[in-house]
Amino acid sequence: MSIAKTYLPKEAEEKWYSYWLENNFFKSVPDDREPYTIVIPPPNVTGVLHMGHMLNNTIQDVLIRRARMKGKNACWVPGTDHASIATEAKVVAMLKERGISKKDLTRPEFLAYAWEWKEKYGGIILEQLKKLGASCDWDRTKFTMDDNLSEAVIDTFIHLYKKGLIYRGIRMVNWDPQGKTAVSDEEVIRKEVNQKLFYIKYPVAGTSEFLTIATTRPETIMADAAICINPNDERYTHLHGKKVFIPLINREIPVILDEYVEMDFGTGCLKVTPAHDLNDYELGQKHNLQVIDILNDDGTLNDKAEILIGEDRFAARKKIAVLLEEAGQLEKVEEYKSQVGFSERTNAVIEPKLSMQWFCKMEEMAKPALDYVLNGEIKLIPEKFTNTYRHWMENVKDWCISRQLWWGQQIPAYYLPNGQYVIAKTAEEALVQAQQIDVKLTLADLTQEEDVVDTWFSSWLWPISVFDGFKDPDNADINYYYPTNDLVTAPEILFFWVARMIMAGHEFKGQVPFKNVYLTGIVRDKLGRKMSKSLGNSPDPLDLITQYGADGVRVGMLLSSPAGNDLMFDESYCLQGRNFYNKVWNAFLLVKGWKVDDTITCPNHIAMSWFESRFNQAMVEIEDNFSQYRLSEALMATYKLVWDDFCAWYLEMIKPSFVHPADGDPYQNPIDRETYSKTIAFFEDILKILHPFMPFITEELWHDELFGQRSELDCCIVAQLPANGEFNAQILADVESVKQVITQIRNIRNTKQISPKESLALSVKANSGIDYLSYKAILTKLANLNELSLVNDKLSGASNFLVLTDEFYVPLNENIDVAAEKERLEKEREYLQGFLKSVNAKLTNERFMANAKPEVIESEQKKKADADAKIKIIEDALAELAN
RNA sequence: GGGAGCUUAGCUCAGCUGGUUCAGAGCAUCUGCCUUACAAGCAGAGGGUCACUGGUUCGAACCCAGUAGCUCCCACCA
Repeated sequence: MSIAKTYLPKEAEEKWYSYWLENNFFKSVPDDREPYTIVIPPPNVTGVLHMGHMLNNTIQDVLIRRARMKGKNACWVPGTDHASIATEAKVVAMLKERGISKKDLTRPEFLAYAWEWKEKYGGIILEQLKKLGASCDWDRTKFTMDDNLSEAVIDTFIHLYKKGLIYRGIRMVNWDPQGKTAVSDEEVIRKEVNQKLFYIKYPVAGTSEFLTIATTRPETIMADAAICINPNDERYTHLHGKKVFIPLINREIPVILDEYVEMDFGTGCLKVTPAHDLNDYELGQKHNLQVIDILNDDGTLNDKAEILIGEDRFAARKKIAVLLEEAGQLEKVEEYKSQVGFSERTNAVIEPKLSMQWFCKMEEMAKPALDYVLNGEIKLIPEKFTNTYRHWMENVKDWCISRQLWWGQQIPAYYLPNGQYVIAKTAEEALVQAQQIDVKLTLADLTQEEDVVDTWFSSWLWPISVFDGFKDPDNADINYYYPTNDLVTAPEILFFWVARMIMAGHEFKGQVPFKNVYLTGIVRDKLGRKMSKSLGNSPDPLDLITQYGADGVRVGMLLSSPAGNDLMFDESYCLQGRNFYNKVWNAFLLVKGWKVDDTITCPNHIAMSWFESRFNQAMVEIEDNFSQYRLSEALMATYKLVWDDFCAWYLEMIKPSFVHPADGDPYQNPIDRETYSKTIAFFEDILKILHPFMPFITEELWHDELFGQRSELDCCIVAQLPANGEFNAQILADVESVKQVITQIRNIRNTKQISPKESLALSVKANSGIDYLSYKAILTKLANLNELSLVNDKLSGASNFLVLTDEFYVPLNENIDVAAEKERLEKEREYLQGFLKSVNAKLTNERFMANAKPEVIESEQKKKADADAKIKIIEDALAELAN
């Protein structure tokens, strides 16, 4: 290994990742151990790695690696999602570039291109995950359109259909004119948009009067079926039973009455357009109105519109405003803010459209899925999402599962010439059913439904289907790994995906799919904006890895991500991560440079037993943080243990000193065998607890000869985390005081400008019972003392300070500045007296004494005693100064 | 319109059942240091009316009520 002052991650990352792969350390097969399973939220095949994936997968990898090191059989199943709409759009775009139009292709031809595209680009994101160090069992990589997974989709469709949970019907759906498909309610993102409210005048038949309506969508007037007014609206009583003409096309429509209309919105008149608005549709049903659909699938106007045929709806909107203006039928235009739905996948404005679709009933399935969360069988982390979840599950609507696309699982419905249909897994099976209706039918008479199912109708099966739990419901994998343990995903897809997986788990396995759901925050930039490609505010994760190393980026992601909160990502966290692994690297260099001398007896027992206690104490804290999924805090506790306790204190305590002979070169003293071995053992434990966060550097160091000869398979990734050990509270407390003493002396050096090289004498009047002499080695070394003595009386003329109730005196060559010293002491006395006053107030308060817990009273009494003692010491010092 | 959550140091956040190390951490800042592991570093220091106003209590960052600001989710007002 090359020894450099700065650790270079690049060289190690490729090397160790290949090494792990070659030795199958990520691989998992069922055995006697306890399983720990995570299924990856499958990224879209169209995706490239973004910061959200970085966060998500760093968390999953930390959990997986830690479980592996706790002796569990850790299995992280990777894979990708076929993402019908997004992928089909990409493929269509690719074909367009090649001069091919989807319309000119048959379904199989198109699918051949789509698979070609998938094979070429679909694995990119998984390759990127490897750069992060993701320890997935790649042999298990699944794709939501793999044969078995697709088959599961078809089987479950049939199962639900037979149960009466899937039906077909004409409904108002969310139409994505760009994807040319229906989408589910959850796939519609509502955003507030500045719009215009057009006031349009409809001539009233048989009069010269006009009736004015307000609308944001004037291009839909050609689809109007009526004008609706509130029957209680006295302004319009005279119009009851009248008819009006639609401007520009002069089609006559009735004026109808319904209390649905708000009298105080707009003009109090509502245009009713049943084909293009959900409410209008319902109103139309109620009043038996005609449904006139004027939009093509791509959002352009069709011939039913009579005018502006072929124009896109937004172009038509502008033009129609001009036409109305010219016709004198546009009364006014107002600025108006309203909610507009956008397609989650294509970002196109959603048009409500009446169409024939397949739906999945949700209510029955939602009930048990809600119970799992409410009764704690599934824990949402953070807990606050439970409320959101409940709200959604209690108000869930039927799920539109058909998509007018080719890329996906084709719905297993087969239509007979008469329009009836049968549901069957294959055409042959369908024919058998069809022949019960009409014996003369042949295969040629059947046509399969063109539509595919919603992508989420396949991914909701993911935790089961990745283990082949449908085709082979009793196989070893599904029995061993299911239910999985933790699911780590973004809160944005709580309903899309998490809720539905829970439903599917119950419906198809009678069990929860996972026990804990860790909902990560959304990655935002420093200004709090969501990171997105369109804003251009997202750094390229791979660039970050190049710059800071995968370990640095992993640490950076976690440091900026307290559980469940959105995180304001800032590159400086990655810098902190990089600095951290560099610190570890340098600690390693220090230890590696030591020479051992077997003849020296160990002077470091106190330091070693202190660090051991400190380490064990930290282990408890880290475990506690992990158990609450506070990864960021677990990391911080580890960070402080390593940087502060191990590097800044422990290594400094035991580090052999340098000798500067009068003649000759300086040299470093050797270290004794016992300290050396123990320190290496500590270091090895530190590598273990760091490994889940920083897998590359820890693996790199693990194999250095400093830690002895290792066999090929003895590596950090599968090392077992140190068992919990005892810690000695007394020594931990004592060392805290010793550290304070050292800090105080350094402080004196700082303020008096005494060089760290100049050694000092320290006298202690120990009142607290701490045996400072037993810490002599540490004190002498870290405070650079030439003498440590216990005294019974205060030392006059020396610089002094208090730690607990112990008095410390450092004789200096200079004279004490009496005035300054007096001021310092008086200030401290004043503070202590104030403190004492508040303590006394409690202790003399009868109700406090009567109500407070005994241990609280006891602690207050101790505070009082300490403060009393300190004040007495200070007063003595002041009295002496006065002399 | 309904629901949830947040507001603590310059920044990002901890702070559990009210009292024990209740005012904390990391980063940033300031002051000294190139002290033979590390300047990607070392030593030391400063920094907060716990959003605001009331209430409950012997005692409130913590419980209650109200106010202000921010965020998210859900919802068909044209």
